[in-house]
Amino acid sequence: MESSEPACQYELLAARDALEVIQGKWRIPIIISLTYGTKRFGEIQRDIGDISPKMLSQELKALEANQLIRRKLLAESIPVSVEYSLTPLGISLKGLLVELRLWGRHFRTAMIKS
Amino acid sequence: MESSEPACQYELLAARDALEVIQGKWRIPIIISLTYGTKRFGEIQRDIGDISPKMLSQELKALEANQLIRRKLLAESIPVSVEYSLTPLGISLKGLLVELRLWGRHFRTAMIKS
DNA sequence: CCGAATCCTGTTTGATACTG
DNA sequence: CAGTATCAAACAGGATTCGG
Repeated sequence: MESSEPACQYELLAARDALEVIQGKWRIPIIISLTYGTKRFGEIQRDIGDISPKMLSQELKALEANQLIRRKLLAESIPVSVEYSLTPLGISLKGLLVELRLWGRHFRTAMIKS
Repeated sequence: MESSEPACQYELLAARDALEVIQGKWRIPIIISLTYGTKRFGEIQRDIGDISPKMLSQELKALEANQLIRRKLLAESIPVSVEYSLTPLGISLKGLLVELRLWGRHFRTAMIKS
């Protein structure tokens, strides 16, 4: 007694795999910021604008654990210097990010007209 | 004192427009289910498998309010009959959903190998 | 400058039971 | 069948303070 087409179930599984990693208010914005180059903690925070250091720290760790970004310690001295960049896996999100940007624009346009 | 490239800011805005609408644990799964055709409440629930009626009802309302899906009352009699389907705006998410599925697969493969 | 640690709050999500 | 009501749990997010 199947509840639906197998193709639908397959797509639902793949989507949920992806969502588990990139879901949340901040992860996509962080990744977008890093697609424009290697950045420091403060630079990412300024890009996004309204993220607290706590959330940024927390989400950077989660993204690093999932191997989407890489953390590089530049200098142990005070002040400390750290750099974040995308891994190949993070870079592979490019197609998704393009679609997201396109649809975001499309949605806003549609909302204005209606 | 600009904080980053304008292109980055532009992309961040568009992405956040999109995320506001499709974010959350259930919205994408619901939309995926409906890309496979018009469905009833119970059918969507069975497709997704582990969503409570409360959450499904709540998220369907949100998606309808954003004009991604359409609700059609088929019969007032008991039992009631209702159908949900994608609007053109909902259908326009297709490209994004394809990328999401592709990346979900890619991510899982990458995780297994590492 | 780059965070870590704590505390606190509101929202999201879920389990369960119930109704037209 | 298609939801609603209620209650409880989990989590996201913010404010503040602190340290290397």
